[in-house]
Amino acid sequence: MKKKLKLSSSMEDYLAAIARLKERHGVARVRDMGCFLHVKSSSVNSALQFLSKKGLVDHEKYGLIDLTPEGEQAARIIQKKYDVLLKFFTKILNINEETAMQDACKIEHAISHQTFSKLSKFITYLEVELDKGKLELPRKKINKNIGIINGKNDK
Amino acid sequence: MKKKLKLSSSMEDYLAAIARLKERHGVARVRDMGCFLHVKSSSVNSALQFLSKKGLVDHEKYGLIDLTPEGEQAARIIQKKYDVLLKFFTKILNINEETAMQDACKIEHAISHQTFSKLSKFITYLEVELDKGKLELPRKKINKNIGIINGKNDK
DNA sequence: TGGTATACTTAGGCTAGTCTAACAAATTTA
DNA sequence: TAAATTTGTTAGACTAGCCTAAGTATACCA
Repeated sequence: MKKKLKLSSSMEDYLAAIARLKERHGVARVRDMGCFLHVKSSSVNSALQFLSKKGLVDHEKYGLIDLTPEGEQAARIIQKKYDVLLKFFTKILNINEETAMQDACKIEHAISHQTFSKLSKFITYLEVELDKGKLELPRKKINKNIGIINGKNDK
Repeated sequence: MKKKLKLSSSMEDYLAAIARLKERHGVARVRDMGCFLHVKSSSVNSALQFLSKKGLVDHEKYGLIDLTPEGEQAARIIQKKYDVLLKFFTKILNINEETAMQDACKIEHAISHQTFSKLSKFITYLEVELDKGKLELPRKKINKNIGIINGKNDK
């Protein structure tokens, strides 16, 4: 039977950062993690110590930083939540990239598996309906066009 | 010009608790707030001290607990976020009440005003489409019925 | 109206997560 | 290859938000 380890938002962030950095640059380094998460290297260090103790990260003094299989699985879940939330915010709700990223970043830690799973399915469903033309998301373009036609958008 | 005070999740919770308790019982008391939020009275006390200092709560030693106009406004925003999220989760995503409440409780602190506002409009839009019959949310009833027909749901 | 129960407050401790400052190792470069 | 620079580590301080324990005020009722 697998033991369910409950991680804090911060620790989830550290895990996800390792995954993202490895994805992007092949390796994760203390300094880059700090940049990525906007914390100092010393904070990264204590997080790594904690996560190593929990068996989620492989890290020896001055050595490489890597995820264990368990850490990888945990990171994948968080990343998936982030990705789906980002898509929902940008593609469905039409939120701007920056705000969408900020919100996804926070909500990924707060959303339960159940709600996440249902949200994913809901997005898929919406996409199908949109494709079939049965649904059209409300967007503000009409006003804008009127503005252009009327010359209201001139500087 | 109004100064934007950024509150922690916990402090938002305390504010919202006062609003809810006043709504339900006419008054908010230290003990009831503790029950409501699952913390001890001493924790409620320090929160009240903090919120009083910030001008969001009216509270004197052994006296009544009330929201100032600013506190009331802040509480209203949080409650609104909670209500809308709960509706989205239960009515649209078909999440069970308990999970929906837990998620709404956490996400109300994480969602930005912009995203919240767009989500609200999106829900309203969906409700209109549902009313018009242009949209039907996917639900699992067929499987359940088959189960009953086949006698699979028997104890 | 005095004693008991309940509610509120204060003091002080603990943990997680951050920081700064100082030090150590590794890497780069002249 | 030695010095300089960069990167990583450690120690220790600080804050928020919780707790327990003990003290203080209020409310109830016999």
